[in-house]
Amino acid sequence: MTVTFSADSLPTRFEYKDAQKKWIAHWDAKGYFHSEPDPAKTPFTIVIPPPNVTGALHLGHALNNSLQDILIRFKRMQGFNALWMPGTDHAGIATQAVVERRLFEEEGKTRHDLGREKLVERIWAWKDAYEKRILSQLKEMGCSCDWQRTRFTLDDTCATAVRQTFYDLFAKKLIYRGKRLVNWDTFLQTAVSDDEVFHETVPGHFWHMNYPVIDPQPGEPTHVTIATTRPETMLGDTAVAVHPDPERAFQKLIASLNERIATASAKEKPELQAELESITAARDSKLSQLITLRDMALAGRKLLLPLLDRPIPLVADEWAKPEMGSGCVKITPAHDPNDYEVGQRCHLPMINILNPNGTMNSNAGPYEGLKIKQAREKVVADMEAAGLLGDVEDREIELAHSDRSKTPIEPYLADQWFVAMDQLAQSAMDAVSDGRVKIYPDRYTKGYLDWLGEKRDWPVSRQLWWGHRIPVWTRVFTSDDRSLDDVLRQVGQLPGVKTDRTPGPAEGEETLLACVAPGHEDSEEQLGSTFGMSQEDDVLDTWFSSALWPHSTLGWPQQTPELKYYYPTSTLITSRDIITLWVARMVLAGLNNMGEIPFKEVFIHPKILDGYGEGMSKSKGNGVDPLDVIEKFGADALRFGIAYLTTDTQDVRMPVQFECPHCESLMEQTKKNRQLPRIECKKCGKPFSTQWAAKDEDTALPRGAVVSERFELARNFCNKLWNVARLTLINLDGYEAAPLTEDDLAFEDRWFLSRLATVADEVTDALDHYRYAEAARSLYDFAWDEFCSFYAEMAKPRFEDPAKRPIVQRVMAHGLDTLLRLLHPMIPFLTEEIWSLLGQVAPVRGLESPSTALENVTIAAWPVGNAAHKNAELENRFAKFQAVLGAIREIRSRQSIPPKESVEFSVRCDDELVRLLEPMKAYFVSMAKANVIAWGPAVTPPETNAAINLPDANADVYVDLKDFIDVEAEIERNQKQAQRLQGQIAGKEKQLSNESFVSRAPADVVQKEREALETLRSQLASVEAALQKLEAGR
RNA sequence: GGGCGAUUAGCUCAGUUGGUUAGAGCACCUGCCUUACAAGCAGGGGGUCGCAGGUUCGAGUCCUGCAUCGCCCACCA
Repeated sequence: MTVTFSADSLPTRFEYKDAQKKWIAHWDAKGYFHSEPDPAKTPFTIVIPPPNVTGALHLGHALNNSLQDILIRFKRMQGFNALWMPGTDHAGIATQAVVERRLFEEEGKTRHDLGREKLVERIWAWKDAYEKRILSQLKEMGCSCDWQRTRFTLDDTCATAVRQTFYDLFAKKLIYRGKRLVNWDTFLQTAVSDDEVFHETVPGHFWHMNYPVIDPQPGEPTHVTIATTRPETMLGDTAVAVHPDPERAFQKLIASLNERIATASAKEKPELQAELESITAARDSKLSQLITLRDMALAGRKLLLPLLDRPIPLVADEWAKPEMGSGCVKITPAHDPNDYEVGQRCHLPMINILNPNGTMNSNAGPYEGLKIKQAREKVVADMEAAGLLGDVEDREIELAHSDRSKTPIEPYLADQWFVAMDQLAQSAMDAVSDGRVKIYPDRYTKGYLDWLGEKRDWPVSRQLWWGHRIPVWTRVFTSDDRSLDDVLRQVGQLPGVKTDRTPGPAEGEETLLACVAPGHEDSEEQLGSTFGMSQEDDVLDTWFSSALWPHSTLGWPQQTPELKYYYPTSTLITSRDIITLWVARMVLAGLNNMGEIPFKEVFIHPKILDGYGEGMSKSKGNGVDPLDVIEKFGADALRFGIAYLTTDTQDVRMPVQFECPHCESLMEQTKKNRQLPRIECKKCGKPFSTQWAAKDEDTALPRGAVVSERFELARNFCNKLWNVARLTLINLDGYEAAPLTEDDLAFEDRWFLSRLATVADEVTDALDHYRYAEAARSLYDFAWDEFCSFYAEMAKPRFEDPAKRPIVQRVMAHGLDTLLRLLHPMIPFLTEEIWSLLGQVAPVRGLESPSTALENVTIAAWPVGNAAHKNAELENRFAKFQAVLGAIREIRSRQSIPPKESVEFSVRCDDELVRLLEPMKAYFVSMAKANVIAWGPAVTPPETNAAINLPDANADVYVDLKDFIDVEAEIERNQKQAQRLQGQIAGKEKQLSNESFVSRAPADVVQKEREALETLRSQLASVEAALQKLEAGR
């Protein structure tokens, strides 16, 4: 069946909406993205960084996933058995917090009103909705994931992996329970990790308070002064510390300052000098008293904690910095991380004064039941009443806040589970140091190694309901209960159970711990009914399940064929902020569970920032929904735009605009308007709603999309491609496939094929090294400037020539075919659409041995540059033709010659260039409306002409002007040109007269400079000749 | 405080091992609705490459310092 395309049968713009829908369905129906283990092929595997089910995807996800899809499509075309494993993350705290917040806003209820089971049910419903949305967003972007394998970090497969991992670590004693100070979120009543804490400067006070000394001896102070920003914590004080050797401490400090001053820059010096003076002054005024206090501490003297009248010791510990404040510091081990350390060192009791909800508990005595803020006020008032309050300074305080609830964090002593990191971290460091895992760009390696190098134990328990519940059953044994050993022995004999013991909640108590492996429900049942044990309430940190993602998604702990075939995966593509949280933990978990790294390469991509250089986030209101971009520009433009911007050094700055839904005009998004629920269009004055719309009056308005003009380049490019395809298709009428030999090909064909081969290899190399922007730029420049502007333009007249038509049809079809393959990973929909159209008129394509193209470009083979086609010398010669053509066009434009009017031109050049230009005669007509009069070494310029000298081609181009339209313009231009040349000549002469340049620079460089100077001189000569003539004629 | 990165045209960004006159897109100016494309075509103007030193015959590129911006980590009674 023969198909013909005409200008009418194809629209002038690519209709991406229909095409996207069509090809998503087609690819799915064909099962192109499904992968099965196949020993005959080499696997290439990517696991998706699972997006949180907290909400919809934004532009950052679009970037992350576009890059993954470009890579996986590229590898699929290269013949790898490509698997892209999709899925989502349950994102413990984040998701529970979103659902809880809504529950409170919409129904005024807290999670405690609902209970664990009901709340978790609600979160599952939320997850189902957003997972669906996220997966459909990915599909609309064209992501070629193996959807049949979609996983969720909380599904049964992942749950089994989590439990098995926990069980193994428990058995190896790499997981343990202990009391630790945690960052307590009193609003969500949960511990949050350091990573989920942010610091904010808030105005506060610095209270000085006096603690009386019990029975002061002569020569001893009656009070010790301490200072604090959190006075209420004094209720939990169990000591006051003073430095064990204040004299030496001062000495050291002063010595180091002096050292710094000696090497400091002039700017830093005054600052350091001032510091030195203040420290010296502090030493002089405080030292003797500090020594007295130190002696008191060593003598075991005590202070009386005011308000509670509790005797507390004065202790000597280096944490007390003699130069700070009074030199003494109150110690509250249960509510401050540093004090906790002091408490450990000095064996101090730890007094917890807080309830989980942030109110004071019974340890706070008369303050029990008060909220922190109330307790603070009352403590200050009572201290003042007791005459023990000193100065109160205003002070900016860096206060820790929970990232989730935005409320202040309280350090809080709680039972937590930890993963011992020593061995695990070391294994993950080794994997990167010895190159088994490579991180691109390399500069991120240092951060990874530094972080792991600290080997801090990983707190993995969370006081939440949404997550993997810790698979440990516990029972507390009091000190007079002698049955522990017996129970421990019996429990340890249950199948799939490992036991451990740990100090109990109270002094003398002990807790029996029993960890159950997955699939041993009978044992779980027995632990409860027979042994009176109950399961831990806490769930695991979300990253615990994420850490297993590369192997849990492949079925581990079962030894599935998938696991054997696809693991380790090939590349992980992710963002830099989770290198430690996620990447490092995947490496150590993979090594622990599989004995093998999870991936060979990690590519860290840039972040998308808004026009102010700030990261995009929903809370700031500067986020962009990829679907808005897809709607306005098309998925291909989104993807190509992203690739074009993904350089390895720079983040992507992307100013965003609101698009008015009424008049489609764009309004810059500003820090002011990005938080508003409704905005009035500046152009048409009509209001529209934003993502913040909540009130009915706002939500009723049409929504204004948030987009960025930065996708226009890509959208325009796609349209350009569509149109050059349209040109090709329209002219393929009567196409017949046949082998082409070298002799069939014209100069321009060979030039084009040379460029095509070169670009194919450039793109392959760029993609292989994650240089997305470079690949995109190569393709953009080649497609637009060479394929469209030259090869396609030159094909036009040849299509009209029956002798040349079959040849150019074949080369053009082949060129388009290759270009589509190269572009496909970045621009899947448009290339697929054109591919299918091309297949209708030219199903059999290729140069030496044409063959029938596959049905879809998705499964087509990736092009390899044909080395025989590459010819740099030929490309150079073609550039000379381009230069001559360009000169004529420039003169035409300069002289405002109407485009419809023909001109005549001649070229002064050597015979070689004549041989080159002769066959190109017709192109000067079709591409510049210019007819050649003469070319060669002996050409005499036309009487009235405009001229351009082309140094690279060693030629002068003269356009014959019957009448000058603008003599003055021509003179002016020549004068300017002469001036520029004179400047350059002067520069070169100076350089060449520089003895040290001539003698020291490499000979070829000097020679090149000499030649350049000669060229410039001859260029100047011809410009001056032209000028003379022009001026004579005026 | 420690580390990493950035600073090139009005805007957003390229710029290879140091080597002629530093590029692109958008915006701007001139002329064109030329049968693939006005989301286009042909042409043009616009940059002392953040500042100051240094290495070199030669620096946007290498080194040092400074400034500004961003990110990460640590600390802050």
